[in-house]
Amino acid sequence: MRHMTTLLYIDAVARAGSIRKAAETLSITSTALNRRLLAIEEDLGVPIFERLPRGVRLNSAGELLIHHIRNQISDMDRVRSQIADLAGERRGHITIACSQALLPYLPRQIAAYRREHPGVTFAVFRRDREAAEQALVDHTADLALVFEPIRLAEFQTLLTVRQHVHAMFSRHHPLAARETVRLRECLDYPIALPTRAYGVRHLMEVALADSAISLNPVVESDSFEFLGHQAIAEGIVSFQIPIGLPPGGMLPDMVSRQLDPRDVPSGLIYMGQLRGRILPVAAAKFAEMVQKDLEAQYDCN
Amino acid sequence: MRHMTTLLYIDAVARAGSIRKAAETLSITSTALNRRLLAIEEDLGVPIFERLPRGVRLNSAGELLIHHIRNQISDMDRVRSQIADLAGERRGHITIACSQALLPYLPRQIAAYRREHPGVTFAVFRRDREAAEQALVDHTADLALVFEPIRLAEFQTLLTVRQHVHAMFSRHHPLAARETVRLRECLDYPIALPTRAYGVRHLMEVALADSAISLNPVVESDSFEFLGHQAIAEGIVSFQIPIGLPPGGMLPDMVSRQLDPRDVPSGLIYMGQLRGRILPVAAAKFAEMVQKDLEAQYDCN
DNA sequence: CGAGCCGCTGCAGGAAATGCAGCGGTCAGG
DNA sequence: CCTGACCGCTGCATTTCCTGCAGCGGCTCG
Repeated sequence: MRHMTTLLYIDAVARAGSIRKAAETLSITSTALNRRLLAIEEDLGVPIFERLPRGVRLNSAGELLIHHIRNQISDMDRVRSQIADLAGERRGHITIACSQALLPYLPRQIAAYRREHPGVTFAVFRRDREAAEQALVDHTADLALVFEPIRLAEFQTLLTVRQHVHAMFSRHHPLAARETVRLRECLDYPIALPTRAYGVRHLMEVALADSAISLNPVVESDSFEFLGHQAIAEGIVSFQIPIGLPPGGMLPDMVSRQLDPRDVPSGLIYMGQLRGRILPVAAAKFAEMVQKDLEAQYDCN
Repeated sequence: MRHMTTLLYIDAVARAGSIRKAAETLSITSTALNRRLLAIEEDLGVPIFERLPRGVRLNSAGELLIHHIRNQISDMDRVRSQIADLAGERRGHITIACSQALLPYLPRQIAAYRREHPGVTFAVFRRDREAAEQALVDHTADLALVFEPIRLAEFQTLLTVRQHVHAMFSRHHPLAARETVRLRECLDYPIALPTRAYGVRHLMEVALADSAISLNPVVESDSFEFLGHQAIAEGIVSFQIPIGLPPGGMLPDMVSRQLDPRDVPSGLIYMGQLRGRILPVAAAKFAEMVQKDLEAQYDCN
């Protein structure tokens, strides 16, 4: 797309924060890039970037413009994918920002989709619940899948999935004999918890906010994979939501039991997109497929 | 704006229906234009125009693309006007499609607006109620002001103004003594009517649809100005809505009296824009001003 | 059946974008 | 205090791309 190189250049500079850095990622000289910026600013009659000693930063006019540019870029992508669709071939690229808990789930869906549309490529980025929404806003993601998102201003919900917190431990653990477990029972044992940035921890903290009980994890981590291994290795208890537990179990010997809903309320996974945006065909179809799958497996609305 | 010349070229070709014609209006050679089209089609991997013996026409991929292009063009205009606004100077160009009846009203508003923002220019096109909506769709108008529009699919209403039909005649006419007049009384005299394309005529036809009375104008015209002159010159009766009657009266010696609402229902003037579009700052502010003015003078909602 | 359009192409001249080398400025760390 | 690193920006030579001219073949209409 020759006619939008300038737009892509501006976007790159805005992201890189410096002309020379952006030029490097774009495989051109800083001269050329600099000249294009000056040309645009002359066209507009107004500077777009403020020059700092260590680079450049968008000024308010630039903020206005970059919004337009990013919209235009992704809108053009959409049109291209619609046109490709018209020609019979489904092509495209889908970028997804998702909570860590969703990482075990997505690959199966992507594989299923790519079996039918091998021309479609994917990029999946692990983003916490705040960063995921930001990724939608700055167009680094088409779709977001987030557990217990923080604010939903620019977030247009496509689907929500209710998830109860589960305790996970070795199948030799005393609690493994139970169908469901009470939170109190878990706290009789050493526990491993995700950090406060995660929805699971957040739900548990909220549940105990008014009580005298406090969570004293012996191990804390930002990785559920690590927590799972830790739970098995040390024979302690950790927590996760069902979608984060692959069908065969995350690890051999691991079992999970639902926490009694009286103790810890259930949370919601949100699938969503940038408010007001029209998704490319491929992304929309993929979202549709994920939605059907989730609705078949879980409690959705 | 160097980076969108190609887009403007494609738009011009789509409108002109032929490369050579478009090239002429763009003051370039058909060669250059042709090459741009071929380049775009190669980029896209798909033709966007089908070649006919007498020119070119958009194919379905082209229809998809031209929508995107026209959105981008006007969106860019909006961004430019926002940036200009940021710099303190309100600049821009506003195009308005309006019913004939509004033509006497608009100049005062435009004059008032231009007193405060001399940098803003206007283009006003007289369009019947069907063509006005079309003008919004193909981006030849930012705003439309229509009396009794036909369909409102792509039309996003900003304001409606209720208008009663008035009879207009010389102040020497016998009916001039009355406060309001009945339609029946008017029909005792020779009448001059607008053609069926106009809302005033439409309302009157509908009002009489179930009755035995029929409208038999001695003069019919598509010009309210002409009808006014005719009414005075021949001493007969014609019809118009209040907004079409300038404060001092359209002509010396002309008076108007409201038709009894029992006889002819009132109609609505719609001010609107293309659904979903974000107007340039200038157009939005102008619409706001018109809205305030109309709300102060008439019955709006 | 020829006149008039049409879209398209080879070729040459010209305009615009690019890259190289280098300038002046700011900042961090020794 | 100074030195090296990084920044944006500019003069100049080169290359790349775009444009315009002339002309081709195809089609329609009178």
